[in-house]
Order: sequence, then C-alpha cells, then structure tokens
Amino acid sequence: MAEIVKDYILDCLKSAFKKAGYDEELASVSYANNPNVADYQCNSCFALAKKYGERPDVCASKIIAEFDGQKKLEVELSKPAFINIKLTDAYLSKIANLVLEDEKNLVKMVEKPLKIVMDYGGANVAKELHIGHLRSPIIGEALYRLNKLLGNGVISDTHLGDWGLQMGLTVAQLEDDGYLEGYFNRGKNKEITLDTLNEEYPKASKRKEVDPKFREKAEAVTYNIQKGKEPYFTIYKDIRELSVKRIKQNYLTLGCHFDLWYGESSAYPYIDRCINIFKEKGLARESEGALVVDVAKEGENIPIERKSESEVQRYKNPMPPLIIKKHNDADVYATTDIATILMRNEQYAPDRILYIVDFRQDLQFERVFRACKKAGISPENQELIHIAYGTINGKDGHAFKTRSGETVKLEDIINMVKAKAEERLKENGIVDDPKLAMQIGIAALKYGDLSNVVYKDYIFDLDKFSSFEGKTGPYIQYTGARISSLLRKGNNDVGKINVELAEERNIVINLIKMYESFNVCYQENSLNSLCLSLYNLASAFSLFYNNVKVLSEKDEAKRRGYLGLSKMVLKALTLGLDVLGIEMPEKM
RNA sequence: GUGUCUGUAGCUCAGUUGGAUAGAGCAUCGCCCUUCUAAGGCGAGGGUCAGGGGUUCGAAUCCCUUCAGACACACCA
Repeated sequence: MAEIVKDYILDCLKSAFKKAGYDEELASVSYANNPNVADYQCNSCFALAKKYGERPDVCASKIIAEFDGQKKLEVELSKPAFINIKLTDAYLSKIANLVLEDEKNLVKMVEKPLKIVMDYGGANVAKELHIGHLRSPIIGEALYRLNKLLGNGVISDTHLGDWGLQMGLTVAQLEDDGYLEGYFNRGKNKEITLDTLNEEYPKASKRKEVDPKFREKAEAVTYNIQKGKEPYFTIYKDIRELSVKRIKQNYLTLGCHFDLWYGESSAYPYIDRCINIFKEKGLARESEGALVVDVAKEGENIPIERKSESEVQRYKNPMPPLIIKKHNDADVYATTDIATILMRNEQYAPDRILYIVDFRQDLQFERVFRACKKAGISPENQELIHIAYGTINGKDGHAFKTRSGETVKLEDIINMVKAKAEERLKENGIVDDPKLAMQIGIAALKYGDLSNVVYKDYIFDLDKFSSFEGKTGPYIQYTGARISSLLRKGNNDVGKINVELAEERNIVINLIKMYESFNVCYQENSLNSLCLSLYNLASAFSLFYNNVKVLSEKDEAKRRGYLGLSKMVLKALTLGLDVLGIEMPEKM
C-alpha cells in the first residue's frame, strides 16, 4: 500500500471532526500557501462555525484537541481559524527512504484499473507533419504513460487520416500532373517522393476552392478509393505507405510511440454495419441527398429567423445533424469515427476512449459521441472523452505561421531545438553527441508544450522553446545530471536519509507534491501540474546543492544520507520526466 | 447572429474543493564559483487579477452584465 500523505491527513482530520462532533464530510485539506508556517492547512472551520453556530476558532480548537497524527503530523491553530499541519522530520525521513527504496512507493494507483483506448486524431497521410501536429502525440504520449503508471491498461492508436477527401485530392492532382501514367497503362509512372506529396497536396487543396470540376474529380477519386476500385486503390496504398514511413520517423524522434498504426481506413469493414444500425433503429434520415443523424436534444438547434433569403440559416444552441454519408454515398470523418468505435468495442471493449484532438473539433466529437450512444454502438457505461487541447498560436493570436505565411514543419522545429542544444553542449565541452543533443532539445520542446494547461491555446515562441534556463525541461535534466555526477564522485555510497535541515524538508515536501500531481494530472488530463511540481522539486534540490556541500561532509552518516537524498531526488525526477516522455541524461 | 473557450507583472504563463501578504519563468538591476556541473543559487523592482455590479466573515476563483480576442456552427478532417 503506497504512502499517500494527503489521504492520511484527510483521514486524521475526518476522525478528529467526528470525535469533536462535526460532520466529517466537511473536512478538507489543501497545501499551505505559506510554506514557512505549515505544509498543509485545513480551512473548513469557517464552514463549521456557520453550520453549528459556534465561533470558528472554537471549532478549530476542538478539532485540534481530538487530532491524532501518530507522531507524523503536528497541528496548530492559526488565526482566525486555520488549522495548520506540519509533517514531522521523522515522517519526512520515512517518506524519503520509501522513495529511495522504490520510486513507485508514493504513487497512488487507480482503485479499479480501466481498459483505455487512446486516439490521436490522426496525422493526415499525404500531408507533411507541421507544428499543428506537435501537441497530440506529445500530450497523448504523456497521458499514455501516466495512465499506465497509475495502473490502467492502455492501447494507443494513431488513427491516421487516410480515408477522406485529402486522399482523393492528392491522387487527382498527381494524375493531372502526369505522375500516374503507369497505373493507368498510359505510359510510365513518374517517381513520387515525399517532396512530391508535399507539393501536390497543398496545390490540390487550393485548387479545389477555385476549380469545381477538379473538386468533383477529387470526390470521385475519393469514392473510388473507398470502394476499392483499381487502379485508385493501389495508388492510394502506395502513397499511404510512403507517407506513413515518414510520419513514423518523425514521431519516433519525438519519442512518441503507438501500439496501433490504424487509420480511418481500418474501420472500413465496419462502416456498412454502422450505417445499417442507424437505419434499422430509425435514427438516420435523408437530407439534401446526404444521410444524417439527428443528435440535438430539447432546446438545441432551434432555427433563428433569417433577415433575408441570402442569409445563412443560423441556430440557437447549435447542434446540427451529423452527416454519416455524403450525397454521393462517400464516407466522411464521422462515418469512420463511428465505425472505429464499433471496431474498438468488438476488438477491445474499452471502458474509456480518449481522443487527443484540438478543441476546434469539439462539436464534431460531441455529435459523434451522441450518435454512438443513441445507436448503442457505444455502451452506456463507456466513457467517450475528447481531450480538446488548445492550438499553438503566433503572436497574432492565430494558428502559428512563418513570416511568409506558411506552416512550420515539425522536422524543422525538432532540428532547430536540437541544434540549439548542440551549441550549448559545446560550451560544456561535449561535442559529437547527437543523441544527447536530441534528448535535451526534445525535453525543451515537450516541457514547453506540456507545462501549459492542456485546453488553452498558447503562443509559440522560438526563443522560449530553445532556451534551457529557468522553468524548462533541460533545467530538470541538468539537475539530474548534477546528481548523477555527485553520485559518481561519491562512489554511490548511499545511506539512510535523515531529514534535519530546512533544505532537506523543502525537498521532501516538494517530492510529495510531485507525487500528488500525478493524480491531479490524471483527473484533469493535463500535465501542467506535473511539469510545475517537477520544476519545484528540481529547484528545491538546487537550493540544497548550493547550500550543503555533500562530498566534503565529514560526518559519514550525514554524507551518506545526503547522497541518499540526492539519489532519491534523481529517482523521482527521472520517474516524473518519464511520464512526460522526457529522458534523463547522465551527463550534460 | 448562436454557442464554446480565453482575458492575471514589460513578455510567456501558474494559481488545487472560495481562505492568510496574488506567484513562477524570462527580461532588467545587484550579489554568490580557491570546494560536488553557474544550463545553478540568493536578493530587488514590477499588479485596477479586462471594466462594472452581486453573493460571502472572506472572491483572481461563484452569479449577473459590459468590453476585447480565439474558435466552431451539414456533405473538409
């Protein structure tokens, strides 16, 4: 059973509340906002005073009189009626040694492990990875690791965008530009590389806006691919393979992995069944040639009177019907999403499906989820959760673009931070270590992303992402590297930790907060509190490191204890970084 | 227009079920390497928590409202 400090304090409080004659459900505990005074505090006495008609400080005194912290906790009243709680040095020492023994000793596991599928809302095949593809794998990878650490079973699926109009557009454009003559037995194929795709898709994408005929063609090609018609299907498969290779490589560099490399196309065999379910249950209807499912509830999607004929029809509480088949019977995003849910339920029957997709698709997911619940494709007790993360913006408040108005390639960003790390390593006399440079660069990138609250947009600043000072990933790595060095020089002669100094207290308190942040992150599906608490722990160690000379300590027990404390911090930092998907180097 | 989200220091952001003097990083200005990695530590300055009401013993946090911004709103994904 893991040692969970906050739970223990709450239990003590509840028991004291009960003995003092108060409702134990009103007991609460939070971090003390002034660390000089206390570690934790209870603010419930004001509420008690109101409920029981007593003075708040009297309530507090009664509770404190009944409080039994078994030599782990010290409590005192602080005016007007706060209960301050301090962990004893003995308790802190016990906790520190537990972590030194095994860094997982402080992890609060989930009560009932869940089966979870994670969906990364797919990079598009035929499209270069750009800055817009940064967050999903980074956030997803971290949540994946967090869920596993806390005891859940997780399967991740990249869910490639490989079934939509973008495929038809690309193929149609390639055909028009004469790349595919061989497939049609009209001559020879021109070689298609990734660079070709990077040119052809954007070209097609722009063209469809101004050239209705081309758009029609692209739609027809899309339809042919989806129906497996040759040679379109073979062309499609060839392009997909080419593109997936590159995507895999990029994600691997980012340290993001997927258990499954399925795509929208993987759900193809389930599409007809899904459509039939909707039809049989009378949930689908035809509208303007498309097949749609109504998902609006009472009071939603109420038409607003138009002022003129030409005005677009708008709705109060918009919740438009979900299109599951286009006018030409082709599939759309929603079709494959629904079919994918059916597929996953037959293959894995997960308790929860997490979609790590940016917030702009919120309405889309809400409608897909509702449709699946209505049709029973998703069982009632299954949680479908859209982790709607914010977009990466430029200074103008819009999605990040370069000065010339283009999106920034993911590869370029990675190479840039890596180069920056190489530069910095050179100053430390470390040259020719591309692996280490990459570790550091990726740490800066990931930490910079994950330290933002997940659902908020953030402003991408090249300087911030390639700076390694202050609250950054490399700072935490640096702290770890210093500890590693310390342990090497101290011959790893580690002893029992005995917390005495203020600097040591500070470390262990921040250690406890770091472990508690795992559960906060889990609750919120956001990693920012772990990022912060890791920084605080590293920072607490740096203070200790500056003030206490470990290796020159004459008292052997003390020296070994200091080394123990250092090693413990390293283990905790390594575990925390590992959840973020960041590696801890031994030197830097 | 309807709806969702956002607005906190010069910049980028935290702020745990409402609690004690609103915090951090960067930037600026001081100080600290004859001793374990200075990618570090310590200190200083910097705030109308967008504005206005309300609830409360207590509001950055809850409610109402105004303003500003981002995004979404049927055959793209």
